Amino acid sequence: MSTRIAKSARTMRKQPRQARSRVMVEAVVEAGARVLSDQGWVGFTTNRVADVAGVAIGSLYQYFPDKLSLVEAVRNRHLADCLAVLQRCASSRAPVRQFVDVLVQEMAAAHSTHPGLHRVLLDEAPAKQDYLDPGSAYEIEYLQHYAMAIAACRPDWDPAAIQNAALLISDAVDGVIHNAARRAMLNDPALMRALATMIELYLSREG
Amino acid sequence: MSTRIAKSARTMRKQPRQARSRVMVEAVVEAGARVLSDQGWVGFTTNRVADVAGVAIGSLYQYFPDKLSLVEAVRNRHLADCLAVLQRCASSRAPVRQFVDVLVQEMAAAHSTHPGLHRVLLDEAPAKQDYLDPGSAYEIEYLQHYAMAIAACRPDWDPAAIQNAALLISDAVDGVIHNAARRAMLNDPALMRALATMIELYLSREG
Amino acid sequence: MSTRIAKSARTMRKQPRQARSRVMVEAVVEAGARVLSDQGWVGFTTNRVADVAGVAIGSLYQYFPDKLSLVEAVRNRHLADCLAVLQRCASSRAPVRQFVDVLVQEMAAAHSTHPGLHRVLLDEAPAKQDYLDPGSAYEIEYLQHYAMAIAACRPDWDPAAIQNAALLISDAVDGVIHNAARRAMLNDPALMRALATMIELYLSREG
Amino acid sequence: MSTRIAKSARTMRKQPRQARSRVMVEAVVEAGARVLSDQGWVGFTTNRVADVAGVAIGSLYQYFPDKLSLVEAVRNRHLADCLAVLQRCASSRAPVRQFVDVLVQEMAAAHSTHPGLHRVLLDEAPAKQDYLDPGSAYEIEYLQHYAMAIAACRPDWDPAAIQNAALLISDAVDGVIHNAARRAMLNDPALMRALATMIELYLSREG
DNA sequence: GATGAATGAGTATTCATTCAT
DNA sequence: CATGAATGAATACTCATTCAT
Repeated sequence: MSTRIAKSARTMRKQPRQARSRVMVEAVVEAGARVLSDQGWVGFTTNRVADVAGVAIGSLYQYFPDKLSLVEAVRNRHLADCLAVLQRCASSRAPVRQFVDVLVQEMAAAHSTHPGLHRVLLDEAPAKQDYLDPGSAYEIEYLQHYAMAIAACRPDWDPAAIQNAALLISDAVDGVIHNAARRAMLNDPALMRALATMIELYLSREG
Repeated sequence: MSTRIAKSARTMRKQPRQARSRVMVEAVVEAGARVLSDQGWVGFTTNRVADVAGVAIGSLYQYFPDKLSLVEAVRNRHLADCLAVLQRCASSRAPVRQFVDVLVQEMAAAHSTHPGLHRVLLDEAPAKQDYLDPGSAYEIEYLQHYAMAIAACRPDWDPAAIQNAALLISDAVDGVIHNAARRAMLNDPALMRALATMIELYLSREG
Repeated sequence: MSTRIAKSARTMRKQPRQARSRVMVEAVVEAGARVLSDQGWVGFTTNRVADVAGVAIGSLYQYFPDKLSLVEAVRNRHLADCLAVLQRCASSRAPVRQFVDVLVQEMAAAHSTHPGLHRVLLDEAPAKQDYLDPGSAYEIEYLQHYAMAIAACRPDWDPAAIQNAALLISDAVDGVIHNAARRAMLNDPALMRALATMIELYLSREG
Repeated sequence: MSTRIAKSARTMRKQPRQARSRVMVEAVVEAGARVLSDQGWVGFTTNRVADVAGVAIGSLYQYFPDKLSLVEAVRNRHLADCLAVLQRCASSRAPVRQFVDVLVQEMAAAHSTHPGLHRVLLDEAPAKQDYLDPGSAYEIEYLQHYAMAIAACRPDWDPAAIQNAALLISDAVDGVIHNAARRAMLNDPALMRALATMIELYLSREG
């Protein structure tokens, strides 16, 4: 909660008070996600986002001090979605097979509204000081949740192995899902099945 | 061959005949790869590439009609490198374990001179009409080679399974390697080992 | 008087009738003076003035039809202050030396609350049609008072000489004082003394 | 000489090599001076300057990295003009009367091509870190030359008195001349005469 | 052929002003 | 009446591309 507010403080010029403005901010963030996903970072111009959101450019800048804080808002929203998926997986205390099935299916779902978004956020969207820093807040939190989810179904592994697996699996899932998104194959059951199998095999192996 | 020529026709304004010109074109493509890898698509300006290559901007445009055809040239060169790796793997007629080890290791190596290049080419470099096209010449050829390499070590699988595995493995390897590049972890033996293990498990499974 | 009303008509959207309104208008004008003095014409934005005054931007526009009429109001207030100084000097029927001492000292004082204001009003605040007009109401009144003050201590000079001296002295005083303000030297006694001496010498000379 | 180059290095993106470009840079600086003088800092937009200079906006930015360095160039040119006047006055080893006559006349002349320029440069043009700093390079050099010129005709004064007089006279002359420029009275002989007289009286006085 | 000066459409951002609440 | 959200024209600056030398 307090985190939420702190983040907003750095991100937003002012809090939208009236209902009208809250709707507007929501529309802008949604438009931002769509544009980012569809056109990539190059096509992500503030004027285009405002256009797509159906608001004037000035209105956008009344809530977001600059382009980057708009991206930050989109990022935060997307991060929340992903973490929710991971939390559902982790809490299910299910055997590996079931855990992986849920993971793959829900991740695919979470990426199907804005297929390119995750990738753009990770790869293209700049880059402040921490481009080479594996510890950007975004990634740290993401990986932590992955680790927790893995720990839930392999409580016998030691922490290093879990960290390693978190890295491996999150990147593999990301790679497959984002390329599937690029190829409009997110709904291909064979591919998703294969992905689940691969991960399951890895998580089920004898250390 | 014929493909090569056809591409060139679309790509290059004129064939460099003299040695001097060939050297210049080579320098420009190399500079393009470096800039693309180091600065991403946003930093990839024709003037900067010309600067890095040490040629005049006018000279660049003598051989490349526009920015996109320069990218195409870089892409083709990188593609050739990757295909070479796959060919070496495929021809080795080795058991799965060895095949996978070579694949991971050489892929990591192929990405370490220009760590960001592959990703930028695939994700950022525009997109035009074929963004959702799973059949861009680039990818088709890439996947075909993957499929051939897999077929070499699992001759018992049927073509559909092989296609599927090609997709899965190429995307997973890409995902892990490009994120490793982003995190400067291409040399982390544990991660590379884990990647190899995961793929090996998948390719070794009973269909 | 009639001048006053005519100006107001051009300047204010409506007369503030209630006490609350008059307070608000006063606050806005004061804030305008401060912002103008501190940030110059470039920093003089209506939203900032409203902020500093602690009123809503909409309220500001209830009394001032546009930015320029707000400036006009600030100008009028500052003019009144300056004229008061001159009137005190003129009425003192003192010998030259004393007249000049009072003039320099009080002018310096009048400029020390908002050191940059006078300059900004004269030089930066726009300009429109009367930029080259030596007869803007503001200046005419200013110079008239200067002339009257000079006439009071040199009744022997003819009107042309007095007009000339008014121009010379007002501009010289302005120049020295506003540059002193810029250099935070308004309190430098040596400089103020020198200024007084120079003017005294001029006013004491044999025509 | 080396100063010239050092300044240019901080100011200009690249040195104009070909004749064509030297002409262009010259035109831009001249246009900058005109716009600054005529429209003040608010009207000084890079696009307008480019327009007035008759060049494309992009061309302007090929030589000046930003707006401020263009101002710097204009400033340097104007400074050189003023210093030239002062140097002529200082070297003339003439009695006070003649020195002052030359000073006033030449200063008026130097300000008549771009009447508002000097004021805008001093008062409006920003202001980097040194707005309240009486020691901006520009002003220091300006005042030094004034002091030297005064020292030439009053070798009997002590340094402090000369510094003081330099401040007083430069500001008074500036004030009168820039207001005269504003009123299109730079050619009024009575006013210029009066200014000369006032300064002469001050410089001729018994310390 | 090679060069690099010139071009201008396009991008992020501000700010005077209006008007629905 | 007071409020402050919304507007969009205007501004500084970039970069792909051309063409005179």
